[in-house]
Amino acid sequence: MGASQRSGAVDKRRLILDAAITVFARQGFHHCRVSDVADEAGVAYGLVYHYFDSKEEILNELFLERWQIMLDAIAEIDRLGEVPARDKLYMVASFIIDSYRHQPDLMKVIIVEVTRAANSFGRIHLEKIREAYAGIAEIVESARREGVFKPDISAEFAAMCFYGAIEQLLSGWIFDLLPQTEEQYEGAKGLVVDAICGGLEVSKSGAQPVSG
Amino acid sequence: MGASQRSGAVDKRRLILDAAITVFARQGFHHCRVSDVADEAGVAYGLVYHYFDSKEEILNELFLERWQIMLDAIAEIDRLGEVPARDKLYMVASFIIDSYRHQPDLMKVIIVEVTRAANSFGRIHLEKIREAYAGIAEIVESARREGVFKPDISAEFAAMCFYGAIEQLLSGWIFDLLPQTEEQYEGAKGLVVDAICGGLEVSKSGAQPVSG
DNA sequence: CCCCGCGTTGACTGACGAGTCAATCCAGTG
DNA sequence: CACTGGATTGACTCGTCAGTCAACGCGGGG
Repeated sequence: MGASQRSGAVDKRRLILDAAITVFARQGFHHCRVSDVADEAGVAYGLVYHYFDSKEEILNELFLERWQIMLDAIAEIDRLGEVPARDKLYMVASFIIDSYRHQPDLMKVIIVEVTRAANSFGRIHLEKIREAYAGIAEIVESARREGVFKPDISAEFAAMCFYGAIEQLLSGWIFDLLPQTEEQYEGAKGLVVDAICGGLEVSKSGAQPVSG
Repeated sequence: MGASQRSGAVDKRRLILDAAITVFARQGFHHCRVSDVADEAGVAYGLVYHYFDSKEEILNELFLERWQIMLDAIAEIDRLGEVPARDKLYMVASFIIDSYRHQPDLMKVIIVEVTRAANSFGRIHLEKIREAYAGIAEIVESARREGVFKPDISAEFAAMCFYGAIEQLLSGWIFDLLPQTEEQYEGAKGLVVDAICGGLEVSKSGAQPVSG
């Protein structure tokens, strides 16, 4: 794939994937037909099966493609030295929120059809999803070691709360429960981190001693 | 419905609803047949359509039934005077977590198939879901007025973070990403509240003046 | 010029499953 | 006992798609 198409020709595979994003986001994975995707892509029905084995494989591809980018981003943020945990978490929040801002349909599909679909489909990707939590937990964990974050809240637990809060925000936007403006997006980044870190950081009055 | 069955006879409608919980939780709403529900209930296929208009109506009923109980619980907690916001939020967290503890399958169905299913189905219930956020926001808002919670984080925003964190926990249990023991459930109640409130309450050192 | 083979087409099939319905059961009623 | 009407049954219908496949287009290579 990739360079296999004739010069000048559009990458039909990509075209189909993009069409799928639109259609899945609009109608939902279960409530759309493969022909809807083909139509949206302006491509014959059969061609979809030339590039993909099944309808699910398309969703699969969309998820893995995007999720990997996020995992890489988190890993890179993890790797930064010197930077305070709060700032790292801000970067993670920014990345996710910006992902939604730039590709709302894709993020909607990933969240609604994969991340939150415990049955059948989501199961396959649990490992990938777990990786994301682990990456975030990593950030929290090092902050705990440094005594910046409370020791009695486990890193995994904190990571779930943090990610959960962000995903809930995205859901709020997806469901039109929250206003969607550039300011909202920008503001949300700081607010989630404030809300969560304020609860994770040891209180400003009496700093906890670094044990060991 | 209710008292319409013959004396001594089981309430088949209830039987079907309970069977649906089991089947929807196990196979997912989209990946099960109505006959699966009928079989699980030990009832003829057609009887399902005697009590319900469609497969979706069953899910509908399950959601509304349970969600209303939660809304009532939140409303009642709202109404409590004297009690600090932190304690009220603890009560909300307790209620939701206990709901999962006692009826994991039902909560799984509600979360996976309704709450998080933005397309088609969930849309119908947005208003109900929004009510829950509003109830929680109410608690946060009064705490803000009293100067206990930071004024720069809006109540709606805080409510979403709080609810999001809890739902993520349930997801963690549903997906088997988090250990499920009585201690975990109990501990989680305090930890979510700690994590979130710590970030919402003004810092212990210099209390913020009540403006206005 | 003719073939090879990938890319492309879209009509078709086959399965599946939601919802229907005519028939049966049975408790109560007069 | 005859009759009524809700509860119950499960075989059947009928639309809907996911996935198949035979054929066609066309660029390139010999």
